[in-house]
Amino acid sequence: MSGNDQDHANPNPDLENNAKTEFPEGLRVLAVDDNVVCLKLIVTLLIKCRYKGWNTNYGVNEVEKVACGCGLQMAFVTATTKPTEALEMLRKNKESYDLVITDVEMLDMDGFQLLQTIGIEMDVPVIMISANDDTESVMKGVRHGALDYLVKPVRIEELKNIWQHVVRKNLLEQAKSGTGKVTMDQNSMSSKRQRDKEKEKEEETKAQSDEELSAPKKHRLVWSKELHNKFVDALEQLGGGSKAVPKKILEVMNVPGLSRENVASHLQKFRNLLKKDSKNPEMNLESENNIDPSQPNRHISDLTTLPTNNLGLNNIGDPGMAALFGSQNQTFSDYLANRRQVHQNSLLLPHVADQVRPNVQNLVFGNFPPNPISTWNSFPRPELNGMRLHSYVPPSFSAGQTDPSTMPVGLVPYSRPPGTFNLVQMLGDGSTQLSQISQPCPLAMLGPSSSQGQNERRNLVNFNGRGETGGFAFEIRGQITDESSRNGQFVQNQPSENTERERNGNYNCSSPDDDLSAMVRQFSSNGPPRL
DNA sequence: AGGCAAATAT
DNA sequence: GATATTTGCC
Repeated sequence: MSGNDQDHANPNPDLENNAKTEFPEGLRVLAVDDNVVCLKLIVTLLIKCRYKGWNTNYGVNEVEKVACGCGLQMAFVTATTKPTEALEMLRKNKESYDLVITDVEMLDMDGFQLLQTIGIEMDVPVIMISANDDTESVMKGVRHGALDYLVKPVRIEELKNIWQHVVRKNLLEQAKSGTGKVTMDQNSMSSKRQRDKEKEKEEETKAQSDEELSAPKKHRLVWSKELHNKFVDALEQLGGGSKAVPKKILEVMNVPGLSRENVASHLQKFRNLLKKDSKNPEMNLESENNIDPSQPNRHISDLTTLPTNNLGLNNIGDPGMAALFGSQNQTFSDYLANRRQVHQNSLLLPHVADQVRPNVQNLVFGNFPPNPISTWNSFPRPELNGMRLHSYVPPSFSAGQTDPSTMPVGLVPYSRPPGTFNLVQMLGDGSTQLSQISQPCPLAMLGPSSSQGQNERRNLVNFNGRGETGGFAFEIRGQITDESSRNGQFVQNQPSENTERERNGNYNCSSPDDDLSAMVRQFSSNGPPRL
């Protein structure tokens, strides 16, 4: 992205002056997203970047207004919720925008078409914001004229650099029209920028320690099968009751990178699920077999980042307890045993495998078939039919791991055999008002799935009609680096040192409007912009 | 912390 | 629009 112009030696007007020359009005961005929060984030980050000319009166209300498609213009960040609107705006005001930022999720078939129109025909720089694993969309976007893409959650460093695309474009234009001088200026700008890189970094660090306003959002943790298994194992180990509290569970799970909050959240969901389930214990079996086999799996690209483990491979829908229990006459211990058996036979990560404790169940079910496949494959796995796993697996990424039949699987307590062990009680805290839980049992929601839209990239089982699991997801997403995955670590946040800080007072794009307004104020008085 | 529930993200 | 996950609050 930075290209080669940094090699042009040119002692020159400093970055700021150039910036002023180039962007007297600041960077004019047209953001395309249906998510107001994202727009706020962009705005905030841009403020944080101190792009020149930021209109400090352009508060969040305005952003929202714009985001809703009501008001437009008058700001350096204009938002629209639809690519069509964006195109329209661009056509009306060709010269009004320096670049367009769009969420790839906004780009359906038509969206890409529009992208092409904007990026290529209209020659407006387009930058996509994409989920980290959305390789296909990114490539598609690039093929349709996008210059670059930012990975969610967008980092300030990236936003800081987007202006280069504008400069580059101008460079080309000026070169064409034979305007040499500005070209040199621009070159120097980039050059200077390169040299300032380190300096900026310092500033950045400093700024972060100041406010942490632009700390990127955390990646969402997806509870993989293994992770969930470990979770349940931990519950068992703790014997439920008052001991099964997030902190303890976390301890027992012993998963690097996992936070207490993560566990607490999962525990909450788990409990809710059990409660829900205990309310309609019967409606599981039937729905179990209604999983739509045509729904592709998602996040396949993550497979490539999980070379030695199967964390990313657990994209298969859990048959649920119903499928395993069959007659639903077994006990919870049976469930546990079954679950453990499957668990045991999974291709666990070394460190995960280490977690598997020998215990009574292990002894009882000690002689597992050597091949895990036979263990669970005998259960109905309708969701494995078809190509749930193939749609998004570039051949080169498959690495022989796309065969669903080799996917290890564990069991999730979607249901509980009636009249047996009550995990709800076991888990204690029966304080939740059951009456508040009105959502249907996940298993009851199994059904044909057709939604492919924005969930296309998700490697989740479709227990419902929209590409989500009704219960637990089966994959770790986010920043799983080769390194971290190799170590079997679940890296949820930036693998940075400031995890703790991020966890606390960082900017959260869900901040109340006032926060953003405050930020606007703050940054508006924060000295000259650097662009 | 722990447990909820509201807020967000997908 | 339904869920999954994160955040905020008590």
